[in-house]
Amino acid sequence: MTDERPAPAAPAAGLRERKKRRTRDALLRAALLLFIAQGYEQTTVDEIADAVDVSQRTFFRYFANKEEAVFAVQDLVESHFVAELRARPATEGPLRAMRAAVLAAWDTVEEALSDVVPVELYMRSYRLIESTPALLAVHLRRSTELEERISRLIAEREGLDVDGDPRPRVAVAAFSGVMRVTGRLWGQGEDTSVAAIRRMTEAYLDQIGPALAADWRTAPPVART
Amino acid sequence: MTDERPAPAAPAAGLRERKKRRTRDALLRAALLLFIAQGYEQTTVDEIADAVDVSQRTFFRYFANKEEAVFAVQDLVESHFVAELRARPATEGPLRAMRAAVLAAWDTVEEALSDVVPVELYMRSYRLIESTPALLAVHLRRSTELEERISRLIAEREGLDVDGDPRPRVAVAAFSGVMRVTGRLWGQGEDTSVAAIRRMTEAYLDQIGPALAADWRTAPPVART
DNA sequence: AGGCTAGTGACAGCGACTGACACTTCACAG
DNA sequence: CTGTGAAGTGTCAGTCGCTGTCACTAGCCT
Repeated sequence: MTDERPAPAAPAAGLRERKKRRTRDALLRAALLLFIAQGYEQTTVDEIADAVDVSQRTFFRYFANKEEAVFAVQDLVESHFVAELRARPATEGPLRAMRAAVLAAWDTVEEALSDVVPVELYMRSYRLIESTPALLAVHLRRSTELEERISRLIAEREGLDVDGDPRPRVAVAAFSGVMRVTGRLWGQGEDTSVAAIRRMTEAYLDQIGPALAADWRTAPPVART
Repeated sequence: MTDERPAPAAPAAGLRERKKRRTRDALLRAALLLFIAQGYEQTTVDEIADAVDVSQRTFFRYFANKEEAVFAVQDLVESHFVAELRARPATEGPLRAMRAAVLAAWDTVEEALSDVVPVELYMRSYRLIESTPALLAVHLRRSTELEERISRLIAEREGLDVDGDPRPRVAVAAFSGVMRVTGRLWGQGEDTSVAAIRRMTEAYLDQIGPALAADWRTAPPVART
């Protein structure tokens, strides 16, 4: 989806190219900062364009809509996760591989998007998404697209056909469901650090087994928050 | 969330009330029919209002936005599911109860919304949701709200605290994830019947266990679609 | 140097939504 | 019954996201 980018740190191309990239980056940063400062809905596209000193029309030439500006960074992080998942050894089972990939991804987000925006800004925009209904809705839809991508990847790892065997999609669905809960709770919590979300992710993933047991009364609960 | 409705089949109140209900129902039906006939985005609020012979402003007095018209029926179905879940005996474990509730809900949707719209219309609108990105996004957000509601219900059944024990949310998340996949695949499939989605639901839910096993190579795959 | 074209600004227009206000019509007390 | 208040509606004007069009400027390439 974003794989045709020349290179993460593109070596200077023509002057035109560089100029384009600069306006795009400027728009992106301005948008995120404004959204975070005054809220997504409270920020008009005109404001963003004015902040960068371009016309509104130009904003829409770079981003199909207001949302797209928000999810540009999210895109990077997701690709980063997929890359980590691809890197997992084939010996790991599906759940194990996904779990390892998310955790590894959190450990290395910083470098993954250092060129574009500081992690701090990403974490803030992630919280913005979680707390803005319109953005959350889009985020969830995009997540299902990511899920499909992951399902195919998992199926491939296991040498299966996604359409012939329900297990890849089911496993990914269950996994993603848990990730969702994690994201939501992190968004509501106090600790906005990467460490916090990593910790919560780990804790919740570990509960999949116990949670699906037929009877909870025999298994031990685990404190958290 | 929709629990303060006077009664499913409200006995005639004042004339004003009845008139109100009639315009609302008319708007709802007109909206759904138009959406299905020509697509959600291709239908303007003006068209809907004109079809019922009221002003655009009036439409927005009944529905906060265009989307809301689509999800009014969905609301009924979801409440229906929750009711079925409430009715499950406390002896059933969480997963077992949720599974039984969905299936029972599908078996009785027809009566559940017969007063408002024919099931056929609901199934069509559900497909519309699945195939319209903007609607799907909202649907998913609403689903997470439903999930939270269910999580609390499950926690209550088991005598647990949702915030103290992750298992209710994790179990519901996994369950819902699978339901999502089912809905999506049904939406893409040929068979648009209630029976079809019920059948798929059952089949996919049965795959949760096998899908979460560490190693899939030992377990048997199951053909489908 | 000079033509080509990508990137932009200015402008006009549509559709979703909102606020304000005036008007009609039901509800209900007297 | 009737007068009065409030509920429900229409009209109008305005904001904002987003799109099409067109003319213009400035890198690009020969």
